[in-house]
Amino acid sequence: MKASPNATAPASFPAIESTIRATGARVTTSRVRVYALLQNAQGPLCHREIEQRLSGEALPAMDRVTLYRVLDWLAQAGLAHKAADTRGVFRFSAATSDGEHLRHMHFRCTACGGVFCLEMSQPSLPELPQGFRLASAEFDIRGVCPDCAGKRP
Amino acid sequence: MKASPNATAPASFPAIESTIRATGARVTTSRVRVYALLQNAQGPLCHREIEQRLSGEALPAMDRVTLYRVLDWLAQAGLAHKAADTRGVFRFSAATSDGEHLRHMHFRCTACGGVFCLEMSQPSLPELPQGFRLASAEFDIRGVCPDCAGKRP
DNA sequence: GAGCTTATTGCAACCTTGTGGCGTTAATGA
DNA sequence: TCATTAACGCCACAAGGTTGCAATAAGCTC
Ligand SMILES: [Mn+2]
Ligand SMILES: [Mn+2]
Ligand SMILES: [Zn+2]
Ligand SMILES: [Zn+2]
Repeated sequence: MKASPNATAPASFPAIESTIRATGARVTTSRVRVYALLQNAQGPLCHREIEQRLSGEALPAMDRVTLYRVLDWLAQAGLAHKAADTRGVFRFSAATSDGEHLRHMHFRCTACGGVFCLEMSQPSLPELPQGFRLASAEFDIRGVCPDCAGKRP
Repeated sequence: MKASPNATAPASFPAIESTIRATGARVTTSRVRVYALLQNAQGPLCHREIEQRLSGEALPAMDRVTLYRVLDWLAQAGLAHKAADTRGVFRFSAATSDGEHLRHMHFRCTACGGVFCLEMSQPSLPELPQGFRLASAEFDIRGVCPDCAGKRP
């Protein structure tokens, strides 16, 4: 067992475009860039991290607000997952077609907010009381990641 | 099985005072009020909810910042749990001496951020990869609570 | 490919949650 | 009761996120 990089294949550019087009919405450069970036990421990224990586791309920087909107659009369209990290900051990850992220566990660092995929499948779902509508279940393990543990042992 | 009120007994005022005193820090009215409030709460509360409940208490309202500091102090002292809800807002709950909250599951509403204790014990902990330091594990079930489901079916 | 329509973008202002600094107050111990 | 200093109140500020609206550029029709 180990902390794994996303098992997702790098996903070609045309593939990304057609995935976006399939939702019925417009294929914009912002959407393509961000979705591609999430596909190639090791784990869920926050707005700031994405902004930084985009700024290293030499393409014209996209607006802060546009990035927020693109991310929320991806989530709402079902192409990305959105979830608050331990520090209360939202992180986004590409939603693989097979829903892989929903089936394994995650380690969430309480120091840096980082999320790490663990190659362990989740326990099965329990039944819920009347009136509750299940959306998803996540077994989150909290603690300090190797990186942060190294800085202040 | 049901969504339960906290199984914690209401905890007398002198008991609360002595618990705080036992930490070595000063017993202030702010700390006593907030800790007592958390003890009697049905589930984890956010800053805003706590502020509202305190304002209904006829005692002089405590400052916004003081409340933040009291809450963080309670968490740091081990008397409360602090965790971000689905909307990225921190919620606090009294840490029972037997660590009850750490052993059962929680339902987290993606609409209002509410947290509900479920009377189901958690699956056992897996082992972690090298370098990761475990702090706690939580099996979080996400979805929409009965209240929010009622508002927009 | 040019022109039309309207979904997206960029920008500015604003909101909410949470922090840091500092003088004042009040809990504790003598 | 008095002295010490941890906590508090108040102010300004930071970070993450949202709203409104005019300007831009996808997608469609021709
Ligand atoms: Mn994952
Ligand atoms: Mn925030
Ligand atoms: Zn970390
Ligand atoms: Zn709800």
